[in-house]
Amino acid sequence: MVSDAESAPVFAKPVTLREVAVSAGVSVATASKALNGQGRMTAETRERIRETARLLGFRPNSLAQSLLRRRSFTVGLLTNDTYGRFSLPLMAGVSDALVDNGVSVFLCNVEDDTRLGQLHVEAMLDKRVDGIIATGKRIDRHLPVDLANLRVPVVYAFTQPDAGAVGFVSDDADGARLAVEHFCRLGRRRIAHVSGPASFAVVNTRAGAYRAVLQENNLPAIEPLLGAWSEAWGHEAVAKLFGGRGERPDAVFCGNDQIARGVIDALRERGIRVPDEVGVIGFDNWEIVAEATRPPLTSVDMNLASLGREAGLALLSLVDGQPAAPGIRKLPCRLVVRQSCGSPPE
Amino acid sequence: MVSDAESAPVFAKPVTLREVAVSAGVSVATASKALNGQGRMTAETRERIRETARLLGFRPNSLAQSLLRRRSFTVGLLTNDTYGRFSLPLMAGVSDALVDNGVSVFLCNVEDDTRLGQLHVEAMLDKRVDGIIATGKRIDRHLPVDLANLRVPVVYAFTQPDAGAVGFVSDDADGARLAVEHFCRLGRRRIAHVSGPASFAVVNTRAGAYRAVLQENNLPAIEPLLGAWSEAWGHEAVAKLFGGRGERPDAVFCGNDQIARGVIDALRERGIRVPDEVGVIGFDNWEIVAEATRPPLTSVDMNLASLGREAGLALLSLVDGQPAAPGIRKLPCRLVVRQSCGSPPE
DNA sequence: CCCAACTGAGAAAACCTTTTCCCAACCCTT
DNA sequence: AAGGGTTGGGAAAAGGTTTTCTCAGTTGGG
Repeated sequence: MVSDAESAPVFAKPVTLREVAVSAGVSVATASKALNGQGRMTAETRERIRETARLLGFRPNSLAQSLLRRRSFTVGLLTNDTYGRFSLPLMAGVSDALVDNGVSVFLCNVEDDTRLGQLHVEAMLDKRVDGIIATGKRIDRHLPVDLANLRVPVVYAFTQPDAGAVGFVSDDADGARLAVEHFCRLGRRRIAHVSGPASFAVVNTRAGAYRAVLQENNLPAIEPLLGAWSEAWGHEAVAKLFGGRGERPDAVFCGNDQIARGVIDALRERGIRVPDEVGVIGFDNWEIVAEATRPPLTSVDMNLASLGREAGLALLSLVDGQPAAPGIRKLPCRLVVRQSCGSPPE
Repeated sequence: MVSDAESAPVFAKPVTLREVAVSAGVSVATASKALNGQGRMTAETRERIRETARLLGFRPNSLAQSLLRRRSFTVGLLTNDTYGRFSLPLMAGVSDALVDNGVSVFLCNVEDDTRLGQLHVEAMLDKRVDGIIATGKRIDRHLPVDLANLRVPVVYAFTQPDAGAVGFVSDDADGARLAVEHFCRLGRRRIAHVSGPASFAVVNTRAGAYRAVLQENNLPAIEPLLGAWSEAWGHEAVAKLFGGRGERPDAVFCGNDQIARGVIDALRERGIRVPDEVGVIGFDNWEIVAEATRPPLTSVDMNLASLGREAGLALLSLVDGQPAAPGIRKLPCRLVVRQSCGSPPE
């Protein structure tokens, strides 16, 4: 006869430490100590308890442990760009660093909604997260949430930290340098720069480094072309750079990969060969774009995953009570060379 | 004089129910009941306790509540595609549905690593998640983790469910129909289909629906061209379709947006006008691609966010003990019309 | 005036684990 | 044989909340 209970899935009740203790014929205290390698008892007793626990499939209830230890091995990841391409590798890095330490991550997407943000933060605090990592879609903007004076440590990654806090961002000047210096080494002499809107801090940072490298190498200064982060702007910029009668660039350093793609497509449409006549380097190393351009795009990678990892580890040591000097730490970029920038001259 | 304590941030201790009770001059029991609207007491007492709690900034400790209620208001989101473009809107939907119900989400990226997957699942179970949502990058593959016979309910979204489980996927046949029927309505007569590898179930599903619609409309059958999910394959396919001396298609339905972009670019390079001479429709509605094609790409959207939302709500009702019929539920797609498919004939 | 019913609130158990303190038994020394 | 140290293990508190049970006092009806 089949019982009614079978019609709905019935979920097994977890086995508790008490049950292990009873089954092994000891007290819960002893059982706890046996499993945690604490206290004193005969090796035989300890082993018997462990075996019993194994047999019963005992797993300690983290909730109870956390309640007692005042440490939940849980952190919150707050972002207003959960589904953008910057946050993703960054979140992967954070997650990696934490998971290796037995810490789980609450993902909270707050969009640009202050109310939603506060809601999430309070929910996380109620759930006794050990700390919070804040990430965003822009290095030069604050999240729409006030994270100062929380009762847990906060680390910022790829977003503007509050005063006195710890933050990690990419070193955009370094990234731009990497690209422009690479062009110099390849013997390019007229290097242009096409980037996004001037309202982005990174646009100015990168443009500054671009100018500096040109000067250091005694190359002609070309005023950076600032526009949008789009392919369309890449097309437009090529029209400006290559449409006139003036001397043409032999290299274009682009503010992101989409602009770079637009530039490459526009150059091809004008019959200008990449990389033979003009080299192109992008920024972000967004693989799906960089590998689809013809030829595949050399691009600056911001190492967002390691940035996330660093942030995760920093938070962990903060949680452990290690003080950390406040301030923004810049992490270096990396140039991923593909085929759009040409080979060194023989 | 500045105390040493100021050098390191010291985090305020949360206030407990006991403190509220003492402060209001009642027992913890009464305080609890006052705040939860339970029990019986004078309106005056209740109000006084509430006011005290508000003043003290009392927030109940979720850990303690969860321990008692055997319900943590926490679920795990398991994915092997955390950082791919399918999971993202899906996760947003899941998250939305759950957050509205006060449930937090543990994000777990298991890649294709069975060991890592089991580790994550056990960690979540230890943390007493109320349920688990499994999502992946392919509708026709299982996650590398065994989620059958867990002690919590599991719902699958955009990944193959285990036997007897509840799963949600997009209705790819519906999506393909939407696209091909749209072409038919626009008066296109020779509709080609360029898609990904035959090893993907969706490729066959969509190709099947494509053939069916052609037949229903008495249009000539053209054997689908199966290749890769890339722009390059789109170029190649155009060479095959438009390179010979045979009759040329006047519409191409593509298996994803990248192929579609390749097709559109290749057509332009051949001087074939889109949408005047050939209409193109993509699949996935990956906005960043769809909006960068020239002209912007009409594409089938799988409504992944609502798929995620449905999955979240289904899990919630499962957690509440409402039984759900096992099986795969297919959710309809939606055609997002841009400019690559042309207007209806006058 | 007595009993029943109701009212407002508290005591205590429960959830599960960890840790401190304590105790009984044993061994050794003098 | 008495005193002290050691050994193996248990009792109980703690962590913060919810819920059931209990109870003293008050009100109402007969």
